[in-house]
Amino acid sequence: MVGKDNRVTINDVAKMAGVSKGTVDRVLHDRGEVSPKSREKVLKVIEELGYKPNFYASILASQKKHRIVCVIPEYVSGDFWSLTARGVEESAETSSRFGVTVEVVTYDQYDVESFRHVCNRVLADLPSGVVVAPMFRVETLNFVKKLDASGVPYVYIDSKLEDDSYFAYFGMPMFQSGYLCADIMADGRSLEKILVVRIERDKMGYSDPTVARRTGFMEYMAAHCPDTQIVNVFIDPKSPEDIRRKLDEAFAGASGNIGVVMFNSRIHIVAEYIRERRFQGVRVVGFDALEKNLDAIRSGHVHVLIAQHSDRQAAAAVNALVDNLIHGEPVHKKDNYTQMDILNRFNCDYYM
Amino acid sequence: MVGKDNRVTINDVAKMAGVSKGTVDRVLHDRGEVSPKSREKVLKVIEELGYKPNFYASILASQKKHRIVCVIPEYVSGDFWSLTARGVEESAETSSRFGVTVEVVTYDQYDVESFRHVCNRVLADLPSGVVVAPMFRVETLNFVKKLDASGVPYVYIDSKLEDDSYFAYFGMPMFQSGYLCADIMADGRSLEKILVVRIERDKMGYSDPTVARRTGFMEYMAAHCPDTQIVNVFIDPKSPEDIRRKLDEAFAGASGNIGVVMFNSRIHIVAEYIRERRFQGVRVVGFDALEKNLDAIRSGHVHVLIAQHSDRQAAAAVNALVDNLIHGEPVHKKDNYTQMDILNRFNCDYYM
DNA sequence: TTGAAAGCGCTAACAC
DNA sequence: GTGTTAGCGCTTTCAA
Repeated sequence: MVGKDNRVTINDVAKMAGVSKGTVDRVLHDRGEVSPKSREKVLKVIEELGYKPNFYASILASQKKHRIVCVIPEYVSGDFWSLTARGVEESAETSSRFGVTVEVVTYDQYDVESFRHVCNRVLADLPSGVVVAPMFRVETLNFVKKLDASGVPYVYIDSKLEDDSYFAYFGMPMFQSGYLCADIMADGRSLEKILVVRIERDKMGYSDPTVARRTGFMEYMAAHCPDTQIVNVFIDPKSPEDIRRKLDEAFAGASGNIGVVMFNSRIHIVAEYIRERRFQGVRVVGFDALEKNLDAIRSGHVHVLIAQHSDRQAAAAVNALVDNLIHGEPVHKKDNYTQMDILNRFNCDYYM
Repeated sequence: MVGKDNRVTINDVAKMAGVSKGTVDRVLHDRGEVSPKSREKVLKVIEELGYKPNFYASILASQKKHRIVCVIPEYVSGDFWSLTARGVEESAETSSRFGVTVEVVTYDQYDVESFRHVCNRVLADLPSGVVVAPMFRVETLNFVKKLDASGVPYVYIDSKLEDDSYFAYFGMPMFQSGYLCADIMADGRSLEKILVVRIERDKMGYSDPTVARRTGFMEYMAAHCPDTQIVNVFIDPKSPEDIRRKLDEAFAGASGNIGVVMFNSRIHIVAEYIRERRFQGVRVVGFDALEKNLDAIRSGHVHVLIAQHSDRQAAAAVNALVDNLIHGEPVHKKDNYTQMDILNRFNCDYYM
């Protein structure tokens, strides 16, 4: 059960190089104050011996503390952002072992002012790193510019903006996901029309993070199904009557094959409507593996979901920062596109 | 950048309980030799203070070493088992930091004797834990029985057997994957016949880990497409001529829609044949995201792959053992079914 | 510019 | 039974 240790330690290096641990440590961390010859000797010995610092001894000794803050929209249990929050919690657990605390701060995604407020709070007490889910383009750019100026690394999750000082991005390839969605919706089916159900508020010009997705969808349709009619239906997700009325209206004229799609995570709203109206043969495709959406797959009211592990995304974002803060590791890849998972009733039960 | 530490240490506990660190450590690790009253007091203080041992300090101090061995089939770069091996390597990297070495030993999956040999070697020098991919039913059961008798935990990956002393299992739900595969192959398409391409050697009664998958496939077909003809085609994967001849034969009679499927990871063989023959409109579905298979998706010769992250599976298997060995953590879930990923040309490029 | 030494939180051997 | 103590590999003063 017990093997033997063949790891080389900082002491071995020091001895071999004829210097003290202190000096080795200094060259290891570029703390200057080392004569060129010592430095060189140490470096050579490190190379020769294949010395790898013991990570854990290191954090044990240096009782450095870091704080990472994650700025995401407010959430309630079961909705999209709660998945993200869960991922953050998970990595917070691990990170705390490295002396890194992770803090979640939320804002109202329909209230720019609340976002500004949160940003200011973060800027007032600068953390070591920031994870941000950008919903307001201009304000976010403004925010990250200040972070950048203060040398605080920030990583985007979910969607990213067009600046390029970000440390990393973790999210779905949005355009592609729309393209994929269209294929799943329409391929091999000659649909008469497709209802694109959208949130009323999105009309008001708040930056809509699903816009690229919609673009991908439309491009596919234009290229492959030019005869299918695409109809936008704007609903107020909080008003069942509104939903009923708008959808009734949209369905009214149609006789042939119809598809319904939503580009955010709320396709369960449509599922509920279809269930109520007992419609048959409508093809329903949506995004994200919320519990409600999965239920809709199981009951047959949604056919396919395109999902992503947004919890893992969030965890990966935090971890990337932690690795960088603790170990000075550069990020492996700047843009990390999550895989797009296609879920139907035969595989959805095995999706975490 | 620097926060403050609010972690409670073993010293705090000792002080509060009016005992020494030694005693606290003893109750922490059930090393006996502690009076009931001390134990109780310590336990109470731990509870009150919410003390959590510092994992890394612990490994640093106790220089325990562990060895885990992974028994998997021989592999060459790019094939199925090389993915598994890669996952093992990855977790080996991490585990080495915990004083755990991970060793891969391989056997010829077509030679029982080689498997027996490897098992004996493992048994001769017992490791702390074993990960095994079972290809030979009887011999594996025999092997794990001995491990069990010696108190060595073992975890199955890829497929599992019907004993229940295993510590954990990580793999795809095989039956379900066949069912899913059939749906993807046949749903909404009235196929005249489906060629199930199999490896010649599988006829010889070696235990075939894909049998459950095939069963799932057949059950779906029987239930949903009773009119589709299912034809088994046995090929020698090493002989291009054999493949050509057998498939030519199988395709010869057909006029309508045809599907081709393989239940192991080698659908690229079929893709290559189809490419060569320039067949159009044949529906090809297979398993596993080998580079060759992904290429076949990109070139349009395979339509869908059902994939799993077998590298992550392997890593998870090793990690479960490490957690148990180092931290005494019980396994969270005994049976860990991997998600089944549906890959087509629109999402395959984002699959790691 | 460098070495010595204390100490991070924990383990384990040893003494009482 | 229990306290004491010497490390584990590394960081970080503090002197020299």
